[in-house]
Amino acid sequence: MLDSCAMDADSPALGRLRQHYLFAGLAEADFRALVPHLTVGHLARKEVLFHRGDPAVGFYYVLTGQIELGFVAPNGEKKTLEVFGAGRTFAEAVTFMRRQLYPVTAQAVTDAQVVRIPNQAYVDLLYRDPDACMRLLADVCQHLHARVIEIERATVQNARTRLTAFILDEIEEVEQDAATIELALPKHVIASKLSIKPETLSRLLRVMASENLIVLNGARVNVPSVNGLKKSLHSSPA
Amino acid sequence: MLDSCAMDADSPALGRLRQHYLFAGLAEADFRALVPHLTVGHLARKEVLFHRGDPAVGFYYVLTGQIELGFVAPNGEKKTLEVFGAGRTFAEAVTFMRRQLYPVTAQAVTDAQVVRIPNQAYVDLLYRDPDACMRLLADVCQHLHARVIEIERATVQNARTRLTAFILDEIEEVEQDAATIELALPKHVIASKLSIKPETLSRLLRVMASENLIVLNGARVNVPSVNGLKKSLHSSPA
DNA sequence: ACACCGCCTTGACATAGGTCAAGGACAACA
DNA sequence: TGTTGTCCTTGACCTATGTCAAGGCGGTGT
Repeated sequence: MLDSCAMDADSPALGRLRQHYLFAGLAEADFRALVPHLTVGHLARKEVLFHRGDPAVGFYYVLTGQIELGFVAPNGEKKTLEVFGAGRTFAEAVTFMRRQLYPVTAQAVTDAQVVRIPNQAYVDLLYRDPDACMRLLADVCQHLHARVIEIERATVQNARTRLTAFILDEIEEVEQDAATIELALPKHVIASKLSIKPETLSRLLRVMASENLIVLNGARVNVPSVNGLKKSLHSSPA
Repeated sequence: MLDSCAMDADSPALGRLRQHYLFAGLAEADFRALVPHLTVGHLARKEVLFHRGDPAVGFYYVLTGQIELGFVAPNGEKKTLEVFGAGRTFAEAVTFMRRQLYPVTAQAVTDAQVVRIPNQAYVDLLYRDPDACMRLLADVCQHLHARVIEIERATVQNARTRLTAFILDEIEEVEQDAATIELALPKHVIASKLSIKPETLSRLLRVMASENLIVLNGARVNVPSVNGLKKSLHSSPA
């Protein structure tokens, strides 16, 4: 985030931020009061926004690009927790953690633009607006739920089941039981999200293709039968 | 929870609940208003308090005993997420999840008594008390952080590192670099928390004992050198 | 005192997934 | 058009951890 500058009060970005559920419900006056505190940052691909352990100055809204949250093991191995695209916020929960340190590292997967919302400004606002408080609670609890599901996947499911679940999650529209998804992320990032090695991902995809559960076509994956794919979860349950 | 009854307004259990950080800050009137909604439940060992997928009626405070939160894989395998002992609350986040369904199963590890706090009663209260809202946010974010750490452990650390981290976490007081911990849970539950099989836990403990990092004595584990144990994390980092 | 029953341990063996190493397919760029 | 770098794939092999099976040990009820 080499350059980071205050936001124009009439920036179109502001309108987009306003539509996010954490801001949409705010009174106009409250939102306006927040604006002068916001800053926009530009990140080059692979640039780190913050490291795990950095003091948490605020949370972020993604305007463009993708930001990856994850951590690195002492041995240098990297694990991606989640990737946030345009229109999503991240790190909002850190505001309320005892030690105000980011627990994960945020790195740009692609060139990206983010808006930073300083913690204090938002907390002030929450004190005035119980509804905003409730929405944030819902938001954080949603994240918590997502993490619980991830733990379940990482611990009681095998790699193939996780991959199948991932593909099913990615499906947006189904037409006559068929669907096509576009992998919006490099495969090694997907592998990391699934806690497997790229080699394993590659092999699993090939196996599933050989079973006609999916059709591979570069970054495009075709699922000829969504129900068939779902059923394949039961045949190899572990 | 075969019998579950309203709480006596002068029950000593009430005083203990009042000291929990989610209740300690409440105005006396607010707390009193809550009391008639509370119920106490008695659970026999292994009894299930709620199943994953049950509608979430409320959250719980543990008076006595231990309650385990976890899930079962389709193949019957069980994974323990966390165990809550006396004085802790659990499932408070479910209140704010979109679908109000418990995402995990709660089961008594030992005979136990719990207080149920109905969702609606508590939410009403939050609307009146922004500070209570903040405390709940802090609480939920703490859980979120704990889950992130657990994901890290489950994915980038190996079984031995997880066990070492667990032992270090359990240490309460250190005297001249030595400590003794009491395993408050059956070993198979510890194994499940660490996402390993009981056999593996048993073997790892034996190996660590043979390296003089720990001394085993039934449910008591002695750590002759806490720093030595910490250092052992670096020598086998993966 | 005995038999039973969880729970834990131990050994022999199996395997999912990781590691290492060698290309291959593109895209960016000169 | 060649060069380079990034990502992906594939094969051969390895290992941490799981699985299966057989006791052992301590508590409880009769």
